Amino acid sequence: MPEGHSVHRLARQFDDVFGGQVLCVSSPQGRFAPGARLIDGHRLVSSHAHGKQLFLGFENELVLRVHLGLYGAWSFGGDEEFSGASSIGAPRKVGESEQGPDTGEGPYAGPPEPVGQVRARLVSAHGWADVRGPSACEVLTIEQAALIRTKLGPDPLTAAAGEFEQSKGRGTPAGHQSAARAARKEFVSRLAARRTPVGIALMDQSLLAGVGNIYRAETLFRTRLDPFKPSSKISSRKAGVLWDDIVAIMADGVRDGKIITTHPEHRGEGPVWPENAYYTYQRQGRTCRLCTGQISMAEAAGRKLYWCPDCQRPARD
DNA sequence: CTAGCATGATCAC
DNA sequence: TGATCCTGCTAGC
Repeated sequence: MPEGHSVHRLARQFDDVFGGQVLCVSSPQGRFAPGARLIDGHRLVSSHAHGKQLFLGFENELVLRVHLGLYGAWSFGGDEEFSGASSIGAPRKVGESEQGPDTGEGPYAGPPEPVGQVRARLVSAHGWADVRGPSACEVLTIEQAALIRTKLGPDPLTAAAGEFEQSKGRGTPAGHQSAARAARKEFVSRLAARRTPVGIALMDQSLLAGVGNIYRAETLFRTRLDPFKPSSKISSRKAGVLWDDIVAIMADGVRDGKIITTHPEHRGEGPVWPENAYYTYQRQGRTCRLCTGQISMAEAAGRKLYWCPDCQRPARD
């Protein structure tokens, strides 16, 4: 599934293309038909990402919550009013990123016939959005949506989202800075309270929201942390460094629309994307970009974990 | 053609 | 820990 950076781009995309507009909402597949009826014909008034979840607020005080899970993806299309990336979701092959816009042939004549299992379709005067394969797609009250968000940890992209809010004339710089500081502090404090390995902790959305398998592997390498080190044994200084690194690489992800974590001086021959994008993710058995050792891979809590045993030594910190 | 896999998460035992 | 949700691409018959 897309990690947090993709969902933040999605939130921005919805705001840009559908914000303030009345939407026709349907469920071509049928499974979302009851929910679609609740918001069909209502105006989209807010679009927000928290971790990997997207919250679309409608004028009738209902909220559409979408979590793409492992397979979900959104696709967009429409007339020239539609700009930017038009397919955001689960990659189908290694290194896949967002697809170009579907502008169709000739004048825009409405959305195409649904392809595959389209759970929900949103349509405005200028374009459409389809979501397929989400693990969650439901309509909630504002209170229900807020309750779900209280169960999520701080989102490293809160600060980056703040820049976006400012560009839209909302919020204040000081407010965002203090919110970003609070998020950092909360992460450091929550991490110290856990005995689970840091490599497991980073995947827990109640600790911090938005990090997935790629960002986990990459930030642990960049900060030279042993994935198996108990979270509570990491110093608060180091935990802060870890948070700052996550913020940096995820903000880059929002900017670029893909995950690139390598520094230029550590890249080999060939294009940056995708073969030079990562330090450890899916590089098991290959030579580390920084030392002469090999990248390792192990299954941990049902997910594949990648790391360099030499660069991320247990005794390093 | 089919089995296997994927940047998730929840539920049951 | 393992099954399950659920979609589509890919490697391998």
